[in-house]
Amino acid sequence: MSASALPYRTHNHSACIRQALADARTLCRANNARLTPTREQVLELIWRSHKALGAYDLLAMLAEEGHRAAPPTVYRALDFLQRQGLVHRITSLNAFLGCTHAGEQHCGQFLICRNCRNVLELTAPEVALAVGQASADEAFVAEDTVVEVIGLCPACQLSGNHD
Amino acid sequence: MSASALPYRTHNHSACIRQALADARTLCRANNARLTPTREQVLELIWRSHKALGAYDLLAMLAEEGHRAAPPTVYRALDFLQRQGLVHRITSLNAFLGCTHAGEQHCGQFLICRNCRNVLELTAPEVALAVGQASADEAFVAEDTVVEVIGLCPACQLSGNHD
DNA sequence: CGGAAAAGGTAATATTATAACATTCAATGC
DNA sequence: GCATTGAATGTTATAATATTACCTTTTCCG
Repeated sequence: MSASALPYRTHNHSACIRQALADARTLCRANNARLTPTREQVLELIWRSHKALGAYDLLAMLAEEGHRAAPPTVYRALDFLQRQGLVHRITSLNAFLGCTHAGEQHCGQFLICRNCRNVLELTAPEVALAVGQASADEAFVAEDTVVEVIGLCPACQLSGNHD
Repeated sequence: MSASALPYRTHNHSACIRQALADARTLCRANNARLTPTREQVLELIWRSHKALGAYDLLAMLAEEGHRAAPPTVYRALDFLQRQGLVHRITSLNAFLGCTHAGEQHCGQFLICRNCRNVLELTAPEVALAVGQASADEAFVAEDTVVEVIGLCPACQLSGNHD
């Protein structure tokens, strides 16, 4: 069996979705936050894949499900989900991704495949440490850190249909 | 004398600008790239400060100088300057910054002050290494890395007019 | 129940970026 | 010199992303 991270290999993805939604419900209950139908629906759509989706992609998916929403609806749901730590914004893509470490205190790093668009979230302590140290060396107080790596995932290195 | 990096303390900024333009001319000549008046003007505007400027900010500054340009003019100049390694795009701000390491092969990290908006570019090898290692651990081939830290610069930690 | 706060609906618009096509400029060979 | 050609720029329109403002509905809680 391959040691690849989930997004990079075929797997029972409906389990990912179920797990993510279950975690979200638990987390929101614990935080007294309301995971309303709209918010849950947006989260479910985000979890349909391991790719980052744009707000307007989500809007279109909502429309397909019969939920005719306007942009603020989606952005508000995304704001909520981000505040709860259930979703990350991938700034270099203007897109959103389900968080794989919901509830844990973390500041993720993202490996973005430019071919298949799948995104893997890491929480490598060495990276956080190195960034923290470099900031401290400049007497800079870091509050939030964006680390996004663009490249090719293991699967796409082999498959060859890219460059 | 403070050991702070340039953007964080008062300094003879016109020297920064002169240096940046001189470097740009040298670099473009070496690369057989044409630093046209428009491109040079955009670069000069970017170097008016150590803050990252949006494309439409630059457009407005061009207009003030009597150069009535449309968006593509600015974006094309910025594309050129980025290709020459003279300008960086700060993805979390949708804005552009003069490169302080023009000509050197590098992948910068950026410390963005959320109060004064000044941006310091670092090229900390430990950060690059840590990110490279974390990527390699996932068999991911990194091609480009975005590292942007939002926080408070040394000056703004003291001045108190923020939060 | 009733008031307050939170969430969602709706319309308009702001901000950032690009597409498509016409025109001008500048380097090169003849 | 001058025609050719590719690069650069101008121009118009529009795409893609995100927010503001205001109003209605729902939920919470006393």
